[in-house]
Amino acid sequence: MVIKRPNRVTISNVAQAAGVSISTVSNVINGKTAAMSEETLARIQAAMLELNYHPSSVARGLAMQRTATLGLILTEIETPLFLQAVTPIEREARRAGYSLLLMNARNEADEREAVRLLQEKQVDGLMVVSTSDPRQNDHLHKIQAEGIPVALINRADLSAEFDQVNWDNAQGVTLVVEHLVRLGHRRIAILTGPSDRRSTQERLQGYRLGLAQNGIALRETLIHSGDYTAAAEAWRQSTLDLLALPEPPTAIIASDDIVAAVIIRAIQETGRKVPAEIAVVGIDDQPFSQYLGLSTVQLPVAEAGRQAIQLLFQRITSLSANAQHILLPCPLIIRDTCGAKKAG
Amino acid sequence: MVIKRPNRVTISNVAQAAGVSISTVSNVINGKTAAMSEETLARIQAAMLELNYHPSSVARGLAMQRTATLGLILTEIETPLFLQAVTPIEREARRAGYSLLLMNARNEADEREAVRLLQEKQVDGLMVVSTSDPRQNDHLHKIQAEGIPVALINRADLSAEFDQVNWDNAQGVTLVVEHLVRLGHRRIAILTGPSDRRSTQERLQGYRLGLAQNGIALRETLIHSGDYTAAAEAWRQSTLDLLALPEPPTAIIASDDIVAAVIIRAIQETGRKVPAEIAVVGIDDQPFSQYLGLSTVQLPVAEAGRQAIQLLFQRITSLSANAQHILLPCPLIIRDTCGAKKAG
DNA sequence: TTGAAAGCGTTACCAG
DNA sequence: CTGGTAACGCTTTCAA
Repeated sequence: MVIKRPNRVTISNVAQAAGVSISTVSNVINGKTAAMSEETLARIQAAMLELNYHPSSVARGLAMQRTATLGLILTEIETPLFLQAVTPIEREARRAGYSLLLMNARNEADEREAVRLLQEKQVDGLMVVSTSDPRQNDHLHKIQAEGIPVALINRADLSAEFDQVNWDNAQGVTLVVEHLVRLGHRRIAILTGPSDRRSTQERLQGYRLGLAQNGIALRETLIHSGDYTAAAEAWRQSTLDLLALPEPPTAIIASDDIVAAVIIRAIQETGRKVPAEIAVVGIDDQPFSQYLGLSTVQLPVAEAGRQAIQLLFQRITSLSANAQHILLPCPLIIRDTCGAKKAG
Repeated sequence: MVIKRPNRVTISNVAQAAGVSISTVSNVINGKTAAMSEETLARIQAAMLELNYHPSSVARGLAMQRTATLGLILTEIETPLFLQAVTPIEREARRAGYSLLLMNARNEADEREAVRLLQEKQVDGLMVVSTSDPRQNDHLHKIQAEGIPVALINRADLSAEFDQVNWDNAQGVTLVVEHLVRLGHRRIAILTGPSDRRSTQERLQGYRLGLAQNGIALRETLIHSGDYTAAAEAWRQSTLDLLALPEPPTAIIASDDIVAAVIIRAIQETGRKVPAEIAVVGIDDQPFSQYLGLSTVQLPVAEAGRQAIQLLFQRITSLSANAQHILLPCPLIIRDTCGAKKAG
């Protein structure tokens, strides 16, 4: 189990072994094999195999000033939701011959450091997947100004500087409200996340719009705003409070699927049935949701990742193109807990 | 929104601007600033700032033959469970000054290619987080033999070649059985994954051991083996079948937490109560499980990641050390669905 | 078609 | 303490 650190086999070793020049080997590596005698090609390939040669991306990167590496910064890597973007991004990157340097950015300082590191690593491009916490963007402007294009996912930067893909939180909630109204609900409650989050504001906006479009007056008592990260107990209590209202809601929209699960438990705890007596709709469409039969708003995170990396590729090949903004719709996934299946 | 590709600011530009030699600037970059006049140091730092200089990791990597980059290969990146390893790995890597190159390996061919790419990128070390599908390891042996140490997480390679961290699936299930027996259960069913998976075999082994230790005869009718990836319908049906038995189980162990959620729904569907009439225990401890009050076996994935990267660091600094195998215990997380809280 | 040599941006060694 | 300079492994003109 001793690991030696053998001397690296280099292109010149191969050249020597094959009795050709370095440039010729280089051409083989880069597939410029069109105008080459079959025999030399074979000889070189044999030598590479024989010596177990692996070209060095590092040396190549230095020579070409291009690393074939992309940076991916995630804020809150632990949120399974945002990880959904990683799969398609990794796939597309690899397909296009790029590798992915992954960095987590728990906070602003972290993010700045990540950007600096990625710049030193000379990535060819950078993607940032954000939670909807407000953050500064000056470091992103700077790295882009220095030649490394940046694509944003879910950061909703208002400037036109960056390629970016977002999803339409407001529209998603409006969809839910409309669906619930169509099912006959008039008293629709909503539990939202921290009010300084963009996503919270957008969702409330969508909620209001949905009600307004259906001529339903807004009742402040039906809006509970709280902290996502609060213990489940807070959500449970919010639910019980809502149920104790003189005119309790007949439907509840949760700030995410986990909250929805907690709400459902709390409802069942009081002996009420979901969805027969109260409908519940989540937001997220997490992997477990389909197994719980949870109706929910799907956030197209994977699709956003896919489109973002495409934007980035375009930008890498054409640095001076205009930045594009893509806004993805959020589909409503109808399962059991909204009651549509029975009602239908 | 035009991005220029400016000429790179190099160490020699800085040297020139500061009126010193390249080596001196290099020393500053590398913190070898002890024996240097305050004034030159200040001048150099000013120049770096002024020119907005960023050292090139690529050039440094070439010169030092060390990239400060680690490879991380995930099999099935989409499984939230295994992603739990990424957070601590990324944190520890960054703390130690390393970056992380992430690759997904959907299958063997993919994995081989990933290893090859990482070798070309000249990573200083490599971690592989596996599902428990059986896989070949020859490519891992090879890259390690060429000087890039490899640490395995959940691959349970039997050879002594690799540093590796695993968790004890068998022990986890034995723990569950013992706990259930202590609560008075004698007819304990188990739903397992595909029988060719190592984890399935280990869990069944733990199940048998748990029963044996308590003098309970094994009933084949209480063991349902199936495909994880099957539709929820299959699990639901398995559950209903179990309940329809002349002597139905009073407790069910699920192959993972999502399956447990489905089982619980199926049970409730028949009008039975969990855990009052039937106890259910999952395996995984997924993020949502605590919100469902699901009792479950925790798989210490994050801890495994943490320990694996430490092993890798040790090995990087001392290539010829003996490979270490770490086997982590799986704690039983007692929440609501096993009935312990009421019974207690 | 193939070969020689000049970079690419750093580090590290060896003189002064 | 600082400065020259030879690597590091590859790409890319430019000649032959």
